[in-house]
Amino acid sequence: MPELPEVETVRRRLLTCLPGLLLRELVVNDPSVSEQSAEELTSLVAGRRVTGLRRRGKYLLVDLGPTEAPGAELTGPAAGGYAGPAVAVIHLRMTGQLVFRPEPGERPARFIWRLEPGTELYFQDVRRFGRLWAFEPAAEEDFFASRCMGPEPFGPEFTLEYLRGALAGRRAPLKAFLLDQRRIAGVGNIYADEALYRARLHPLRSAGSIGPREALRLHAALLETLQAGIDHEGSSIESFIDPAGERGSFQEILNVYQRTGESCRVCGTTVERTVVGGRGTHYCPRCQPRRRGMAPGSRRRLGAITPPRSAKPADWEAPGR
DNA sequence: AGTGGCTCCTGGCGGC
DNA sequence: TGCCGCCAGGAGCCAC
Repeated sequence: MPELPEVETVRRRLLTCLPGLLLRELVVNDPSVSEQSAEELTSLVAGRRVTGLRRRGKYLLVDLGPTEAPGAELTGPAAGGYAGPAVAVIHLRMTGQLVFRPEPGERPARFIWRLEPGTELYFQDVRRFGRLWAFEPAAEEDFFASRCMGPEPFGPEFTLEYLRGALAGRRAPLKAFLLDQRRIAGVGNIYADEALYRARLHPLRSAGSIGPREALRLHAALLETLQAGIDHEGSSIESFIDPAGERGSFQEILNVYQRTGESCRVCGTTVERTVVGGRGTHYCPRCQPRRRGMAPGSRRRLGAITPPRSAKPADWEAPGR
């Protein structure tokens, strides 16, 4: 499941090969990949050069320069319409993969970018949830405003004060709170479970019940977990591979996600699974008790989220890394 | 307004 | 062995 670390991994990998290339042609094999028509998408991306790659939450943004018309190649909608810079936005959702320079015989792509000189970017997506948009740069703000995106976890707005304010008064379970992109952008099922484990907070605790010290733990745990995901180049659990076909390694150091029935790396208690907001949710019932102040080590000093030395998970890193 | 539930979609897996 | 039905989940939509 591509979440913030996976999309960031894709962005970094594409950053090594896409900028400077001319997007010669857009091939839309599956029109349901976009609410826009193939003609409209083409008019906004074809004949433009990739100038940059950005990420907003789980969205990947590809900056494109103004239309370049090599000879008479540029015909159709792109010829008479808007010719300024543009932005293409891709959301991988569940199974989306961007593959640069696909191998011969690569499975069908929902869309293909044919690039100069002679390279291709494939968008493969088994479950077909992924989406593509393209618009003028001026429309970008509206695009994200209409989605009420919360702050970037690594941005200046995601402060402890912001988190405390966002948690306050909410009755929704913590897990549902973390998955809500309007509160924090980029957190998905894997990293929500892992961050709650690190913060020693039960996923069913109501968001509004979180105290100041617990909010501090959650804030640190979110940043540490997402950073660890980026450092490990994502989690390759279902189908995630980066554009070069490489798998991430975060799945190898998961503490609770999809470890139902296995032993907690800290206390040895069996990891349990429940459903919160329709999503599979994994937690250690001892390290993440439903009652406040019951977790092992919860009386430790503020911000001390390191587990007992005797059972240190492989990926447990010092706060503030 | 906030919250929960449904929907989309298809490969994989368990059960019979 | 083969078939059927369920499950996974990000985000948009809808109902309460």
